[in-house]
Amino acid sequence: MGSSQADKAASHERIIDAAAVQIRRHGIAGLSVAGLMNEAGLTHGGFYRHFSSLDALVAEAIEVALEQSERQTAHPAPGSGAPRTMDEFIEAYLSPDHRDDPGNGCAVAALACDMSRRDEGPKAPYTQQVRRYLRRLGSAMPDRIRETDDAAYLTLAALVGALMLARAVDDDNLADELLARTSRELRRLAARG
Amino acid sequence: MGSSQADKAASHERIIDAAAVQIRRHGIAGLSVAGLMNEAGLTHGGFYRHFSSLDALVAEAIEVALEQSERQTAHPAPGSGAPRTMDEFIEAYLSPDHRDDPGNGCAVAALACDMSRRDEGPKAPYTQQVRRYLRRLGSAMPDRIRETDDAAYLTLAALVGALMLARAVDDDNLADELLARTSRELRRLAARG
DNA sequence: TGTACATCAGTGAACGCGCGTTCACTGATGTAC
DNA sequence: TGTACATCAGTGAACGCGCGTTCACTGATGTAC
Repeated sequence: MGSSQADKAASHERIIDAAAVQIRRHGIAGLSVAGLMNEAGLTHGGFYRHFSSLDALVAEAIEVALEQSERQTAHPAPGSGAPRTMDEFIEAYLSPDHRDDPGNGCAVAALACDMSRRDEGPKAPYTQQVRRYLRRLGSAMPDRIRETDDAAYLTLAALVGALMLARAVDDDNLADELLARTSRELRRLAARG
Repeated sequence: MGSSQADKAASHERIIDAAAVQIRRHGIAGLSVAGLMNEAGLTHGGFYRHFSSLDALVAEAIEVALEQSERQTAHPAPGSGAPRTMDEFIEAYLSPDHRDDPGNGCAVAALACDMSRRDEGPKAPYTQQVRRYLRRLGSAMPDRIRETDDAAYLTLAALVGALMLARAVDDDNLADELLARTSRELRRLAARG
């Protein structure tokens, strides 16, 4: 059973993409060689033709997950060429859809606890992404509350916190309220209402 | 090597206390039978005189950790008999000390991601604790912004999010800023400044 | 263009380690008399 | 109060499973001639 170079590249991408989703869905500890290869339609033995170890894949998967969530949240809303407004961004971030699909969502929220328990290595790209969020939120704030960027810090903290709590909680109503009320209050704040 | 009933009770407490700290420090996956027994000054074999399985201990440890963080945050500040003010609570929650000692800190923040990835069982006491926080924050808000409790939801989300981000991030300066700026902005909000 | 050969992606069995769990055993505790 | 005995907390070896990793093998790919 031979494979072309193109096949290998495609396999490689399937493995990493699966890992970038799974790591957000089930955490670093949720990745397994057999599981990922299975999702990529392969058997476990071939894994080491692509990565030197599971840890090496984890490091790559973290970076890919961060890049994906950057791309999803930073750039113009799909369809329209217009950049997202602050309100659109907040509403999308704190939507039930985002809560229910961590695998394709913000990696800063999904990986926060893994990062806090992890050694230094993968923390660097994570930190960079936090900075990017802060910069973006800061520059989207109306001028009159941008004197200090405190509002951007509060907004990021509340976005991440509300999303994580909504995912952690047992009760669907409470989860909905955590999202909706935090969203409303943040938008009110951004509008200085 | 025999042991009295009092010895057993003391051992039991040491095991659970160690677990309640470790689970906040290293997550559910960070608990191991051998590690906990070692911390309690015992050997691994005796574990099953105290708990039917590691999972059973995990469930208990989650509840104990939640109770401990409730006791630490809810009640009067140590020393003084006076109940904490909103500002004191926010400052203590977003202090570098709290960030650097998750093992003895808020379990709602420390366990958020473990909960979101966990089956239903331990989510109930967690959810209950989230509700307690919301109720407490809501009733501590000045009357004029308590019309809706949205501010309480925003505050809890920002507290949890800022703490988790500060722990996850690589850079000490950024971590400090996440805490300080979120804290300042939340207190400003509570004072309706 | 065709042929021989080296490469290497992918397979699946096997290895080895960590860890949860079990078990036979020990000896102080605490109870029955 | 003293003695005999059952209990059971704690010990440490052993078991078994899951999982990361290795390895011999296969056969299509792609290159050399």
